[in-house]
Amino acid sequence: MIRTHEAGTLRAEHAGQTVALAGWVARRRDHGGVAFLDLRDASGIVQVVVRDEVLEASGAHDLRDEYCIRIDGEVQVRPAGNTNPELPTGEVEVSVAGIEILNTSAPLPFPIDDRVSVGEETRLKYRYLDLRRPAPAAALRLRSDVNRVARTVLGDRGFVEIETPTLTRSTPEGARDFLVPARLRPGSWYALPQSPQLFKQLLMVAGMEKYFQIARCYRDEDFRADRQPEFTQLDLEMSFVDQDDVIELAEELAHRVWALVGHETSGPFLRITYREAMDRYGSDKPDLRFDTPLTELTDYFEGTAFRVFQAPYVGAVVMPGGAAQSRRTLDDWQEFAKQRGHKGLAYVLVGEDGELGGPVVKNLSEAERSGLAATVGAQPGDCIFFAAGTRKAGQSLLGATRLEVGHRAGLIDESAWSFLWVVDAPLFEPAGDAVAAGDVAVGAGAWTAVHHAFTSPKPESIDTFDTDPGEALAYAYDLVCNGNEIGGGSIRIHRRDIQERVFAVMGLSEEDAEAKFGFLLDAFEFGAPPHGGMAFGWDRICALLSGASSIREVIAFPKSGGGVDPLTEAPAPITLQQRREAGVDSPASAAAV
RNA sequence: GGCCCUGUAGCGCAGUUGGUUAGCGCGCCGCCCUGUCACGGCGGAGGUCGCCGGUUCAAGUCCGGUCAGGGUCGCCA
Repeated sequence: MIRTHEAGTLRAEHAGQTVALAGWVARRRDHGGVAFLDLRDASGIVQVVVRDEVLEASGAHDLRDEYCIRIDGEVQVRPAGNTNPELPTGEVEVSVAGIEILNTSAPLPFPIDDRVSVGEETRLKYRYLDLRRPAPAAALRLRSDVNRVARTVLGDRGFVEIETPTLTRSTPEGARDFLVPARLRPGSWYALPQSPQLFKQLLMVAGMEKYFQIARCYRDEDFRADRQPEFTQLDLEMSFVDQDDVIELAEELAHRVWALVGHETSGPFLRITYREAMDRYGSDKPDLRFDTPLTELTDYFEGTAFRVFQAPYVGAVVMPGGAAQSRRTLDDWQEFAKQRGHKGLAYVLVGEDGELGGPVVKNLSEAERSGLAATVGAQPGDCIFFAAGTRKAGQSLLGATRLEVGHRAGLIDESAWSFLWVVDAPLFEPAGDAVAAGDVAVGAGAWTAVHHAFTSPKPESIDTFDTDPGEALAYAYDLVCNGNEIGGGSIRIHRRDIQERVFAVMGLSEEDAEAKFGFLLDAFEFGAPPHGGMAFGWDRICALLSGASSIREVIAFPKSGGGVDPLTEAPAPITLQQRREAGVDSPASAAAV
């Protein structure tokens, strides 16, 4: 045994014990005649004191930061006045009898110290050093706790943890696949799964009834702060359930997981429909840590002379205190709107005296002006932002504006947790819809699934979803926390005929459907049970729980924006030999076109 | 793919209107120091100012391009 105790666990009650510790030199304070070392291991830090009688023999003067050492000595209560209340071990120190250097350390690229800020690129290149720091290490430990809690909750309820393939077949729909050449079948490729969706449905057909997996998923898309090419979902599926059953389970999981950070979620979460979410907050994942709803003004401006407001949708959102913004700041809002593909963001300032100001006012009639502040709920000193256009584009701009208002006006309680379900989303949306750009969708082209192709229409839409796809509602539910979609799921289609009708709406021919999803359609022939489930964005949930701004903080070895791992420098070129063996350049078979 | 920001010593940053030898803190190296705890003192080393090109008597600084990182919009069932 190399050590007898863990450094961070020593307390006054250990005084007098002879211990052996192993860890890293976190800091040294060498006074010449006596030297202090902070010895760090995974449990914490304890001060080690090397006194004159062993000082020279022990080699303590030669120690450097992050040398890996083993020491033995006696735990002693520190002399009066020398305790360190900052450390859990601050009552004691270990008086050293001997030091063994287990390994030396080269000078560090950056200090192992939470208080020192280090660029992310450097941190990730030396992630193994970054993770020696308490905060990054704590994030991974928290993630481990979150995993354990989920397994406990699901295990107690009889869920079966099942691994599904990561080498599978490419399916259309959804994101771009990562591809792996199949050496034994030149010209054919595996795809890495975007999610275990199809397999978990097959497991329901298989009668497993309750499945879960902490599943790695792969999508080859451009990255964002909240996105990685490989990411993790807590994936689950149940047979013989309806929407309420899945929601009940999800709330229990959230309750137990958030308890890890000392938060008690309360009661059943709020549920609002997709339509309400869009109308009231301009978002399908509204942040309800603050209210500030949108006001629809389409009727209010019916017959207006102001051409900008002669639109299918006009709406507004109020910024409390926003009338005090400088001209320059108001110009920034125009830029804000333009970046989102809109022409601008009209605004009206409500003066302290109630008089309306701003460039838009002169275009409004007397009647339009007089009732405006009251209609949108604006007080003197507020700013009213307007969007006009299609309902979708206008609400989307106002939703983004609402969020920005929340941040700028300090309306968001950063310590709060707001959970809600968004239900009854549309089943389909027009494919190639120029949605957020503000253009009216033209042409009766194919439809695409909002959630995914295996989501059941709600029972009331079953008969009509293919004759009126735009009105059909999905039997789906998204879990939203603080403006983040942290999970989503649906009741699935379990009948071949309905699945085929959904494919048809999406423009997938019978032959295509058979070729791509024949195995699923076949499975449905054999008494497939009704089933549904959901998947949680595990990285995002862990990031929220640990207070991190990026999911990179809760991933051991994350990739940078270009999809590069700064540590291994993957992806890397392959040799000609590898290339030949892999069959990368083999011609595609005719079937793949 | 579009837009915005950043790139100066190992790390974090400053660098004026374009002008002498590019600075500061931490770290690093050497010496000293018996109660420190982000110990302290003295001394020292360390730079292709991301890269390429241009303007200029003169470029870290201005212009064009490019690369890398971050953010954001598109995209991501």
